[in-house]
Amino acid sequence: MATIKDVARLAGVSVASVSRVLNNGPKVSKKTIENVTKVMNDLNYSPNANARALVTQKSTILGVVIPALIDPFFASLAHGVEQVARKNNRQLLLSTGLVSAETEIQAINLLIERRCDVMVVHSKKLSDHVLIELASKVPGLVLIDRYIEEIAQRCVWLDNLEGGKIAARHLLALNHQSFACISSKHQIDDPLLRLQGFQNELALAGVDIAEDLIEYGEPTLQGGEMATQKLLASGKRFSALFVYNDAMAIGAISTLEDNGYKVPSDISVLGFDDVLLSSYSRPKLTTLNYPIEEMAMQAANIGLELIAKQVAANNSTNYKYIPRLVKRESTSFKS
Amino acid sequence: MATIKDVARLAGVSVASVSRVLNNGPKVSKKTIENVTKVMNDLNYSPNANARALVTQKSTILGVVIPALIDPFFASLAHGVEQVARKNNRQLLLSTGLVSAETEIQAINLLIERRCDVMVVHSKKLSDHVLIELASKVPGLVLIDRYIEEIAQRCVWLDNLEGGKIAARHLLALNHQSFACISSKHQIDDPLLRLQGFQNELALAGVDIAEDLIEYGEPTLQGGEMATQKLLASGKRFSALFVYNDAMAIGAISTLEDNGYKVPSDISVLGFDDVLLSSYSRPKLTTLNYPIEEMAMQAANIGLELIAKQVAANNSTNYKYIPRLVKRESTSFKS
DNA sequence: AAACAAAGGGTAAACGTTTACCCTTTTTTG
DNA sequence: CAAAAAAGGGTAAACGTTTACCCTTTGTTT
Repeated sequence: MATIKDVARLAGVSVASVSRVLNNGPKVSKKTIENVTKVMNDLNYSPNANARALVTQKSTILGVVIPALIDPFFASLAHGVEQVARKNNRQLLLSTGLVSAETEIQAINLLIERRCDVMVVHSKKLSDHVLIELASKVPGLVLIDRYIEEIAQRCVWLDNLEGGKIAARHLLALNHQSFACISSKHQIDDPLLRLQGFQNELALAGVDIAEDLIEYGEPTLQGGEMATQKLLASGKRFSALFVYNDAMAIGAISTLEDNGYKVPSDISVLGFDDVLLSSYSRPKLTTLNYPIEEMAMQAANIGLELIAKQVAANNSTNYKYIPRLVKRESTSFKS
Repeated sequence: MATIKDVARLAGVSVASVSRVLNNGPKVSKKTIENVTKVMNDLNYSPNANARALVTQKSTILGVVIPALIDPFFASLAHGVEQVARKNNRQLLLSTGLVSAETEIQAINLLIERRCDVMVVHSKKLSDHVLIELASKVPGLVLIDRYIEEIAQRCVWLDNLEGGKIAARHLLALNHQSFACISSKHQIDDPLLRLQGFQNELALAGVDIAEDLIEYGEPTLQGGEMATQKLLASGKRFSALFVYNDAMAIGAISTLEDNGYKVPSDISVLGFDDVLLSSYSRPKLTTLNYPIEEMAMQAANIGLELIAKQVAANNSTNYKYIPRLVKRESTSFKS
């Protein structure tokens, strides 16, 4: 593969001049530009990005650390970052396969080895302490879906607690009085907070949820179906169901209807996330919008800013997002 | 950031030894390994991947060129490649934003600048000629969802024509006699071939489709809804509907039910792709499975093999995939 | 005990760029 | 027209690695 030296030789100039042409640098005449450009085309020259990165000590990549692309939620996240990357002439380098603290740190380390200076990281397993340390090393590291007080200016997150409250208020406003809940059995904060917010707000209205009307399952369609079966098996009645995410909510609706309940006339179902799925279901799902793509774009932009002005983001800006209720067809007034 | 020289100095050895430790090379004693490893940890040393790539002339990245991650179909594709990448200690470098021949070639060129030697490319706009040329330059380039005879050993593709035929056979077997079709208005081969296969197979059974029972729309939920409205507006009756993809099919079902038709008892609806959505819809969608993730893995593996054994894949292996009918609930016997 | 092999490790070139510094030629200025 | 400035371009060091080649020390063989 042709190098800058080959181009220089054939064009009869020094490598410095070729480099200048390549970078639209100063000190190069129109004639030289034309000449060199022609030779570049003839040789099919392609500058070596690795060599460039080495000497300039700059990166043209933007890192993303997520569990896996197959989950539409994370695909949206990556898509958000990708848009910002493209706008800034950077390329997406993806590190995935997060299953443990170990794999999470590995994923980040791979980006560091590439000298990637900006990265959007979704980490659930790494400790606050490790992430703070990492953040001090990588100036453009931004956390998404996580809040750590010490590095608050570098956290873009959703207020899950408030999400639960919004859900409760919506259902209460629809005159519901008996509630059930399906949560995720995964050991992360999100489901806990959503549930807690929901219960807190209900408590304010003097309502509480029976022990056996809270079920846990895998955060998937099947998980939702199974949890709903357990809920029905309890024999207890409820007119409103708040579910951890949309996939589970759709599973719940499916099981409810299979058991003769109409949604929303018999039972209202409220999801969370507002992924693509939710507007495809029948009835269309009422849910809480998690603006992950927008958040991801914000996170990427913060990372870019952080490295632009060497200074750490000083302002006490808060990158907290509040989920927004999206009313569709799966909830209705309790008759 | 600490370099190999810093490590060498502090460990009291040469950079060569450090490099050997780093690469589990030969000619290094147990004692040196321990010593150097300790210093590496102390300094928080991270080898520079760019420098490594430069000197070894090897890449540890695997490129993917797709339109955008937001489409679950392409997210699945990327996910397939990613799994292979991880298994081979490579990282995914994503090039997206394909809207024209120009952006497609740009995306590929960015990967080439990184000296990425293996890439899975989804290109619909670039000409055969350009892609053949590119393939000759990048030994590990593999095309996905496209077939070009001259580089057949480097094309992993789905037989859309056969897909259309399978669709027709299924519906005929269910005793249907009057058909409608919704296709995509996008100017690529896939919709044309699917439709053609469908019509060809119907023709064999002596059936053909009325002109105004073939509609075109955007390949989205809304596109499917609108196309269905036009179909109904024709006033012509049909008992089976073959739709370009699952998103449109779900839109179609939605519109049909809104107009008082039951799916599948009044009208059977058959989708294509078998994306996640299809099992979430009510009724669950009968569709043709497009094993894109598996295909992507295959493509990535082929790319890896191509560069492993310098020799071009000689065998006349054919990487053609046939979609598989997935019977769910949206099609049934015509009563 | 001499000869040799094996093991461990160092030196320096090479990978393909960018850029600070220097030099020459041309143009501008008074 | 001399002096100064501007424009154009070249030289070589530097970025952080890997690795071929060489050297020394130690152990093994006869």
